[in-house]
Amino acid sequence: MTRPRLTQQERTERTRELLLDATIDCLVELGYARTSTNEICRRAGVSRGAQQHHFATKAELMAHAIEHLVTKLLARMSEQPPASLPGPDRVAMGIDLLWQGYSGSLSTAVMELWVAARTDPELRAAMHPIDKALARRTSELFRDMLGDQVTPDQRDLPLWLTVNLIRGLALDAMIGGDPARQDQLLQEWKTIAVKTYGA
Amino acid sequence: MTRPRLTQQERTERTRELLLDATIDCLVELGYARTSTNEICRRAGVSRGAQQHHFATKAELMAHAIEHLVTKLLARMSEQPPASLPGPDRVAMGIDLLWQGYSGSLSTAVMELWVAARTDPELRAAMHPIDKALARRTSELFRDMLGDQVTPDQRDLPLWLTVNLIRGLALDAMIGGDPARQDQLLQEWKTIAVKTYGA
DNA sequence: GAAGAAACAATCAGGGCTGCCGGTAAACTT
DNA sequence: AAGTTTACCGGCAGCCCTGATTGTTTCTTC
Repeated sequence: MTRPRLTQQERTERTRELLLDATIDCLVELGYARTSTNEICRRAGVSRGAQQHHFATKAELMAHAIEHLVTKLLARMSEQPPASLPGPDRVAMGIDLLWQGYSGSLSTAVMELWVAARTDPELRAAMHPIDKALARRTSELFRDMLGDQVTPDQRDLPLWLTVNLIRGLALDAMIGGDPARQDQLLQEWKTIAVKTYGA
Repeated sequence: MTRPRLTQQERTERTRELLLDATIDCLVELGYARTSTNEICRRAGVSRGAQQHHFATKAELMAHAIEHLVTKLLARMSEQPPASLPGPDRVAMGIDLLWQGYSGSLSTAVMELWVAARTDPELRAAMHPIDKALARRTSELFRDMLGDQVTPDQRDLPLWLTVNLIRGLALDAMIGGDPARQDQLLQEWKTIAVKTYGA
């Protein structure tokens, strides 16, 4: 027969995961301002006592949610085969990869946290190292993808140009901009980038 | 002798302006989540009763704040002489103009409202027409600046590419990114844009 | 198997925020 | 000049949210 109840460690891990996932859900669906610990517990199917046992304060919960979020985001982006591709298509493919990574619901949650962190010192302190890690991993991912054929300067400039453009487009998508328009702009940028950087 | 009390219309106008300015102040300094009607009244030096008289609900106050904000933003951007400039420098100058318009504290307030509006239907409905107006005015500003030498397609694509990039950079600036880096990226984009679009 | 630790449940108190209401005085109207 | 409308004031009640506390069940360890 199966154990009627999981071991402590499994229970802990499961409950924490449930809470963090529910937190991200709330961020995406309700936004930071309307995300309450109550609602998080409700969605996670966990009592408020349990939540407090694992994450004493709301800020602590958020801080761990950020980490959880970026971990998921990086995992999703690393799924793609980072094989060093040949030809100028590398650039276009890299842009598509970034678009996949830096848009969508996970990125929406990150955006909520960023904006909230601007005026919340505690949250800001928690986010800072994680942001840096995300930036470093993204850069590494591209180094692996493009190979060592290009110098760091030739790589980072287009990379961050693309990331910032995509963040602008993701913002536009968040507030209900026209997806076709976003795509059109991304295509245009791809054309330009290939012409400019696609040696 | 001066009138001991202003006329009703003057009083109304003054109080509403005080409230709307205070609202924007709060958005920039505290963020949407921590902006309370209490704090707005405190900063405006207005009683809560007066605030409620002019804007019955918080959402109504925010909706008017958006309009106030975009009006200010457009005014600031229109200050620049929209003279039709010659040469390829037009493009570079246009990018600078957009950077001035779409970054800074006013843009921060807009960002707060956008993110809040994503999950607040009422706010969203209030913002939508104003966003469209901002987009149209921006486009018109550029038509005046570039003259009719370029077709709408040649104009709008680089325009919105630039705007979205700048929004990404503004977001980066909001959360404490390196200003030098932002400038470097903007310069790079300027170079590319001039080469691509600066006929 | 008994004691202690850990996970979880349920409820409470404190605090802030929003919206509403009755009241006052000045400005407009006729 | 009386009446009406408008701007404004300050307090109150209801709501939700957060953090704390106490009690219960289950696992671990000796």
